[in-house]
Amino acid sequence: MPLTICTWNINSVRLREALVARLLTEEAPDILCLQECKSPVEKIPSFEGLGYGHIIARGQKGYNGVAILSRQPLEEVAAHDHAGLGHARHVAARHPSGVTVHNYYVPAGGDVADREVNEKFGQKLDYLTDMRDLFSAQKPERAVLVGDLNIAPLEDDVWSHKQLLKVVSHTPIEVAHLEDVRQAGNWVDVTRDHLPEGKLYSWWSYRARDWSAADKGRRLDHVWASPDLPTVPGSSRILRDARGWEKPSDHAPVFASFDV
DNA sequence: ATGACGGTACATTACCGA
Repeated sequence: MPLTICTWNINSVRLREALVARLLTEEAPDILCLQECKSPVEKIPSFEGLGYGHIIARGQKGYNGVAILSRQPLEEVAAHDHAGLGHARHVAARHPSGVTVHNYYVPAGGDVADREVNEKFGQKLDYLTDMRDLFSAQKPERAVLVGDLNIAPLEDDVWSHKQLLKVVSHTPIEVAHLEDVRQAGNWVDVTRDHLPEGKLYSWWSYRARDWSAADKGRRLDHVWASPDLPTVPGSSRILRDARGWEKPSDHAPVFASFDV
């Protein structure tokens, strides 16, 4: 059975309830992982009427927030507060297929890529170090890790590798920390496994006059899987169209399917 | 090319995002 998972930084789930409904209706993933819900859990809109009656979430007022929506029941298995920030940035749930889904919203890290002058950058690196330690201690099996990891690791994950080398999200130290997380869990970058060639973006700034024409994007949103979980070859895609929907999120949904 | 945008809240400006 194919299990299709989608991850999307929605930038306020209440403001964009209609966009979530459109995605669920048009694309019908089995599981939708949202980040930046910016809502307490009890105020997240219900999508039960569209067939998504199961939700596992962590929320807080105004910032952060992660939710996993599913057509089938979910069992919450973890909600980590890496680096002790007190933020709603992770939740994990098990699907009846036996697949564990980790939904992450990694800290953005502020403006300056130097932890000595920018506390947020240090928190981002510490958050990634704690993720690494978790997956070193517990090697994931039949698991997927998705979310807004706020790092574009590869040269073709940004519009200009050279111009972004010192920009938070693409600095070598962040890329090294993310790679440490990936290696600690033996995670496979499913998107790049399926789409190894060429530029690939999932985020475009609101500030560009014409985001699509400028196309100065970054691949910040990721789908990883443990090596024992077979994927449906070629099933990875980024729904760039959704960045052009009315009142869009600045992130596009990322999809992959698994053979469960 | 640190931005011309856009979200939320102890709101009409401050803070955050990346």
